[in-house]
Amino acid sequence: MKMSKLFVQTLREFPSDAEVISHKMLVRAGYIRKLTSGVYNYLPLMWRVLKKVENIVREEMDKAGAQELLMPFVQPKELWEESGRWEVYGKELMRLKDRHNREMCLGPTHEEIITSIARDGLKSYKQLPVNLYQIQSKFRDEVRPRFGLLRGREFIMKDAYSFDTSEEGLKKEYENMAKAYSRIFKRCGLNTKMVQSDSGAIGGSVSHEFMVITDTDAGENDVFYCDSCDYSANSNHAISNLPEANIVGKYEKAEIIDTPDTHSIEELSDFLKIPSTIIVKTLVYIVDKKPVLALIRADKQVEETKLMNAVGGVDIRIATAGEIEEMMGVNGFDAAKGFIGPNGLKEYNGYPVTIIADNTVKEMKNFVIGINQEDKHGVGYNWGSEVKLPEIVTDIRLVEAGELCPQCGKPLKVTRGIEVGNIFQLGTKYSKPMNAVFTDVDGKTKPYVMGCYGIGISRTAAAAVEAHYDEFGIKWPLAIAPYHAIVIPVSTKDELQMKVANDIYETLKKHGVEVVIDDRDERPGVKFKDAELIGFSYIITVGKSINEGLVEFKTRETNEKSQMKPEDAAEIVVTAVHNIK
RNA sequence: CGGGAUGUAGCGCAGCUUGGUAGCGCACCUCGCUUGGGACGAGGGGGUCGCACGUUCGAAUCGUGUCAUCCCGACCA
Repeated sequence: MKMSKLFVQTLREFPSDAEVISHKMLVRAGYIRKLTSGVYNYLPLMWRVLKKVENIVREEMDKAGAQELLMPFVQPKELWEESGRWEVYGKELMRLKDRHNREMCLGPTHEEIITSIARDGLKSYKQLPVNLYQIQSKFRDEVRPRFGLLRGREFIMKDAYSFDTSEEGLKKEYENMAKAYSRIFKRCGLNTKMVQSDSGAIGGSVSHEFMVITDTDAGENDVFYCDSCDYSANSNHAISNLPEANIVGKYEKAEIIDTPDTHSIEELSDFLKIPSTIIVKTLVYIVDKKPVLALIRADKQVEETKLMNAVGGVDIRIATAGEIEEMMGVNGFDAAKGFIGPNGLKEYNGYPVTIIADNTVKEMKNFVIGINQEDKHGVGYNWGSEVKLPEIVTDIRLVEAGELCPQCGKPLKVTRGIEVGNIFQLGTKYSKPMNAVFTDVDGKTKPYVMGCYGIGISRTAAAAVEAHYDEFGIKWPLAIAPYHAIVIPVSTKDELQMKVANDIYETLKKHGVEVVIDDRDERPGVKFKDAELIGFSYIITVGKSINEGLVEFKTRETNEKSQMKPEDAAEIVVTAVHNIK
């Protein structure tokens, strides 16, 4: 490809609306342009990268025994009603109506469609197991798209779905996919960590996420991990053991005391001169419109996903001050935030109040707790006497770095991660309600045991930029670079330079190298800047030293430069390209 | 959805306070000059100033409304 004809417009400056590295770089280097919020044009350079990522995914999926197909982007409401998700999925599901007023949606994921395909085609255990996948644009009407390709509304995803006759079969396929994923991300030049995670709206029991750990701020997930063993988990799923703490209060008898203006835990513990580990904190949440009280040891935070799962909801938020006031009124109290407690709160918004206690409060004794009276707290309280231990006591606690690994007891560490893939064991979550069954050996019909496996293709490409860049631009891993190399004649007017540059260009092309020659009548600085910004893996410069028979060879990954003969430079590139796998 | 901000040429911005019919840098086109790190000179093209209504002789500028975009929080590949 001639640079003069390559469709690319590099910018002198970073776009003002971009925040993270990959977004800044991809726009400035001419890979993407935003069309509207969360929706991007993939320009020719970007499309080349995406196709390479896709092909790696495709090769590894095929090698792992999966079969590719393609499902529609527009889906009918009826299937989503069968699975029960038309109601549950929420506003991210982009709903629309056709000319006959029939309700449709843009596919955010394809469990419903694939399940309907399977139940039509997979009737016998003899046909199982099967793993089907597709690579396609998805649309999720995110509340707040951001970070360029890392969180768009429209994005490219590989989604795979497996169908097995048994849990054992599913587990085997799950392992198989986990291995394929590791190979895929490795080939894309990414270091990933496979971490335990919550299964969220997709559902199912066991799930893991593949996180890219970078030193940029682009990661949106906190990953807790242990250096001493293999434990790692997303913060929404991580568990830990707590170091010893003082959980027995100094109070000898239960009483109500004045605690004026102690609206926060800090103020309360300062006022009473006690550690926050003997205070039970009560937080008010609204889960799917229903009131939920969360009780937790006051030095710890609630993990909202865990709390939501404990209640069995799909949407959670902390209650507003107004809602809290209303709830107090309904139940005959008049206390504000800071003085709330579980005693006496019965109902709100037409629903009974659900109370969930975190494991941390169970062993606490003679503790301090809100009693729904302004400027007062109960002290020396105990479960079973002054206050009832809630029926549900479970883990709703957000892990913090330094707490102890649940597997080996060493302190946990935390890091930010970009989620590029995930795998779920769905079980019969979709096959059962959608009546997707096969006939087993014993002649009985049974629902498929399903798994699903996603990879964000466009996100993976963006994550690769987050992991490979420097002050000059992108440093693509060779396997996903839009072009492997660029040949730069310093002066297009110099006949010898042009001839040698062209020779190298032709040689590389002949050997299957994807190469660009910068034939533009630009000053050298412009060509170097562009080459580095765009991120060609190898940069071969033909300049004055060609009079001594030498060219300059630069490896973008390391920025190492050296002088060598043209044929040697070509040789290095050809060998490197042939060694991609 | 809660909080904050911004909409002026493809990109980055000024002008708005104090209303007078739009400007700078980059990019683009032509000519010259230049060719190892985003040169220089001369000339040129491109914007109904997000949109609507209002105030005014006159609105990018003032007012009201509206739409869009971005940032911080809660959700996800």
